[in-house]
Amino acid sequence: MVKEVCYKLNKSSMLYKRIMSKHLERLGITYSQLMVLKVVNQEPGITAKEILQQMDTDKATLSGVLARLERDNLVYRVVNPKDKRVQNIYVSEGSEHLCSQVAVIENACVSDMMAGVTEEEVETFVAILDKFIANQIEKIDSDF
Amino acid sequence: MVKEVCYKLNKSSMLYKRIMSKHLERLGITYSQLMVLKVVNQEPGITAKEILQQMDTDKATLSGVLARLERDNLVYRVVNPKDKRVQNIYVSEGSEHLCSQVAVIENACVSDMMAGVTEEEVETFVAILDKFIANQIEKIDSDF
DNA sequence: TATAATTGTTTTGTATACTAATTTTTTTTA
DNA sequence: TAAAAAAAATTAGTATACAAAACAATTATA
Repeated sequence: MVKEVCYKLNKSSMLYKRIMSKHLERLGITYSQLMVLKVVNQEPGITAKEILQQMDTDKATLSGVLARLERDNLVYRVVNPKDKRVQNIYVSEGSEHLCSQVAVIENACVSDMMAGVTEEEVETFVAILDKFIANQIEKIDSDF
Repeated sequence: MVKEVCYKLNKSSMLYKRIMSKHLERLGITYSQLMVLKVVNQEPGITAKEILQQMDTDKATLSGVLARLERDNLVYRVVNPKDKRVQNIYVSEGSEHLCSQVAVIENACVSDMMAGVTEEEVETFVAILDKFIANQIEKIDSDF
């Protein structure tokens, strides 16, 4: 039974992405793109490197997501005059609105998922999940 | 705080895949391929459709995973004479051994992840996670 | 200061995910 | 039984995920 924890973590995570993706479809944005957009919206002028520090993804992956966000006019990039290797990223006109729309959807998804589970149980759950994550990060940092 | 549950589920799930992938690298197999291989090993002669029923993935994705498993000589497929649309899938000579090797790695990963968490806490955790998953599946079945 | 090392980012290549469209067979049905 | 519908898989197209290589600009060092 215990060995199924990881399988179930994967499953729930996958289902969440599926549900959110379905809702986001009509907004013309993907889940990954949204995650990045939110970070940029929070911190205008942020660089790709800074986004990587906040979001645990790969730089190659982020590069692609940013390219598609720019292609779809959701963000724009400006080469930093002080350091031409760097680009400062900003959300485009109108995409701030998208973020607030999505916040509503996200809250609904989370509530649906937690139906029949008490606030206290969720707290317990998160506390254990935090331990799992801490252990996993420790493992990754040590082994590799 | 509560709204971060999904983010954390994603994170832990992602870290698990990363850790397992790192270990599986030297065995020359990916996490997804392994999941499929285990099912085939459990039930020789299984069809793609039956694998889909056991594993919550997409048929197009599975098709690709099976193609790569066959390319790497980990499984082989035989057209079913009774119904030529169907292929029966079997693990190749030697890949049963791979499955048992991996079981050891999986157990180690799970134990590492659960360090400092009691068996009882894990039970509680899984119970809540099961509720989340049930709610999510209900949502998917109703909305789409 | 010319060269080496470093840094921020993109590109390349492989492997999922997932939707939609095809293909090949089999089963229905008119 | 011929045409339509259904079923099992594969293919095509787009978007991640991630390692490794390539690029361009900046900084360090001999």
